[in-house]
Amino acid sequence: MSKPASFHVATDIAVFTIRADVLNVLLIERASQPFKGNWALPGGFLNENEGLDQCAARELAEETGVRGVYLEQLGSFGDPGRDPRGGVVSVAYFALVPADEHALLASTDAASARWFAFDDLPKLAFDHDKILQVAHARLKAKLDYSTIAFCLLPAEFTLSNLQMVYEIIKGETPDKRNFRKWVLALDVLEETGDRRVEGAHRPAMLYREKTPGTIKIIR
Amino acid sequence: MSKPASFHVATDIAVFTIRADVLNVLLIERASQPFKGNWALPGGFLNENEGLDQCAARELAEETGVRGVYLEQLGSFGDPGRDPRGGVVSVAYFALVPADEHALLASTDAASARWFAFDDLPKLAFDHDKILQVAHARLKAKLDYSTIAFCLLPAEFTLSNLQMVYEIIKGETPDKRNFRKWVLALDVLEETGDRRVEGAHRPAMLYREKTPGTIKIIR
DNA sequence: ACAAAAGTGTTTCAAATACACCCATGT
DNA sequence: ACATGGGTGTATTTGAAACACTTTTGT
Repeated sequence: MSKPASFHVATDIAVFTIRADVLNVLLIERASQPFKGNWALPGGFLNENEGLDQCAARELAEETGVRGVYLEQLGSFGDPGRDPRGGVVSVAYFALVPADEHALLASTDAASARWFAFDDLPKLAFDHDKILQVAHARLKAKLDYSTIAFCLLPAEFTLSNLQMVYEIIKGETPDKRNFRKWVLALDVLEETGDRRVEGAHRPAMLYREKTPGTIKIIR
Repeated sequence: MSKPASFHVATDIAVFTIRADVLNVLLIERASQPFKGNWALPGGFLNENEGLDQCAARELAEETGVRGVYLEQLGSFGDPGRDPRGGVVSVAYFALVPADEHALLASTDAASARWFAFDDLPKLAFDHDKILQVAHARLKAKLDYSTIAFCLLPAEFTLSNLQMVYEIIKGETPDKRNFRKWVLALDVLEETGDRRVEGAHRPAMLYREKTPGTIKIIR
């Protein structure tokens, strides 16, 4: 048994949000080789004395200015050849950014971080298209058995806002009354007491999470 | 931005089976430092030009003689300090071994690989106790929404055998009639036509999977 | 008055649960 | 004959799904 091989360990983050009624993904333009000039998931190398979650959060903040969002480990990708330099294992994460906090992108390091519509993506570096597919599948599945959808909304939102999230991600339109019954039965929302006036129609009641930031697993 | 740190990447595998009506985990006694003499999950370092899944399968075969079993990536563990040598990231897997194939253990490299009852484990090396907890949680959860339970049984089994798997892992006793109704409604089993004679009572019908080794996701 | 989204209940159907006795075998 | 685990059906409850009209606002 010989001395074990050395690797660089990277984290790559699939960051989702909803913009203009469409699911969006945050990509950065690579500033150096390999894949210089290509679009890629934000991410970077793990430092000595740093945990994986910590690395993902740090890289996300450095490269895109996004902080304090929902971040969850997705899985690891280590096929030989996934990085032309060789010897790079990536621990993928996925992150959800509320639909309003796009100001975050102002404080960006990597000059060119941009949102892309999920179904109109450019060609991606490395195996990042594969990572994104896995992330998307996880997001879709998790809508059904958890309350992560709230992570895609601002602190206060209407039930229509919430239903829109489900429609956009799952691509189907649930019945309005059944949807509302279902959500309220989860017993995780409370009325703020305010309403949102927005256009030539009846104002909508605003809701917030009873315990913000708590992801509840359903079933 | 400095040159990225180098790591060793390991895979560690939580191998479950059922023995003597109890959930068991396969551990090996470490032959070298660190944690020499302690019990640990089987596993080892990723080689250059090797995929993660491949590494897990290889290490499992080398250290325990177990091959061709269900193997699934669990998640990665990279807290600084999880290995006293530092700089080791572990990609954890979990594996399910059918309740009969214990002969496999004959062909073992690491002289001392042993099954332990899951609720009577020795002190483990590294963060392997944490990995095992995650693996156990996954196993329990996955019983409910997939057909992995079959991976813990030989090719032919009785419905009582199958129910036992659920009882042992979930720690609760489903109603016999409802359980059988539920399983058969999944439409993944077929009768072999044979019966198993075993003791002073009515022989049980034997079943097999219609498409062996296919894990079906339920919901 | 009209357009546009918000809000609201009841009925129907399917799936999960609770529940108790007879059957085939070995000793 | 009896002890042991194998095998079976129905009634009840619960949760999911289908379905259409009234309300509040701005223009």
